[in-house]
Amino acid sequence: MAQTSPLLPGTLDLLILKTLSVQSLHGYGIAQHVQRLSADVLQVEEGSLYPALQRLQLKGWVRSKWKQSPTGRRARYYELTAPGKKQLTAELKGFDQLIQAIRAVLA
Amino acid sequence: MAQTSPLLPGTLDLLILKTLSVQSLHGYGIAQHVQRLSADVLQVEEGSLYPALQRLQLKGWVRSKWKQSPTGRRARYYELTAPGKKQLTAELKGFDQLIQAIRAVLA
DNA sequence: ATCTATGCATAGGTCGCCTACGTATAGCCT
DNA sequence: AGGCTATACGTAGGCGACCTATGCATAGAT
Repeated sequence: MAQTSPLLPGTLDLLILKTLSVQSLHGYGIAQHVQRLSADVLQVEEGSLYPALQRLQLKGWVRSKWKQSPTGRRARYYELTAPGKKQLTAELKGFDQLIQAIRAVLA
Repeated sequence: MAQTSPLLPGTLDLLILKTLSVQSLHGYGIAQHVQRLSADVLQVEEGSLYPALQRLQLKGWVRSKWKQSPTGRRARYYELTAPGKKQLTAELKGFDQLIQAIRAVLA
């Protein structure tokens, strides 16, 4: 039912890392955050999100622990690690470079 | 040996259609055009390009015919069809919307 | 003769994303 | 009491885009 669009492939990690750089959040909250900031254009599917979080954790860019969410339910909160912050910076730079290159072709 | 980067996934069709909207070209020429306009940032791999061209042709967005290239070799020249032009317009719009949404999250 | 650039194409693999499920709890409405 | 919705995590299976590697073929340069 969502009027939202699929992601631009290859940007999910970036969106997650950026979101976590602002605040530690649980998965569901990350999805909502991205959707809200993008004015409902971007939809982070759960089947994409949770595997992505596991990949990021395996790479050491985020770490997680169980906590109480404000609503009283248990939730796994993720936070950026130091390598994760470096990774975010690098990916941001690479993304800008790619977008600029694509724009140069489309102009 | 290329210092070039992989594509941002999901943008290859767009880059091809845009290139063909400027001029009819053969596959190899499309790859060169994209690479040149992007200042060598974007690299269109042949193993991605030719299947993509076949997909685009199947969808009716481009059509092709064998011709002589300026260098005297045979080459399959592609040109945009009318539906292809519409598709390009639609994809351009969708791409801009996605980029804007992503930027809103990354800002 | 050999190498490089031009040019097309396929086979096979990887990987990211999505659809569809399944589980579970809190809160609200009837 | 029962059912619905929102919150919250997670997996299984599939699809499709992209890449690597390979093969073929010719023109021009060295």
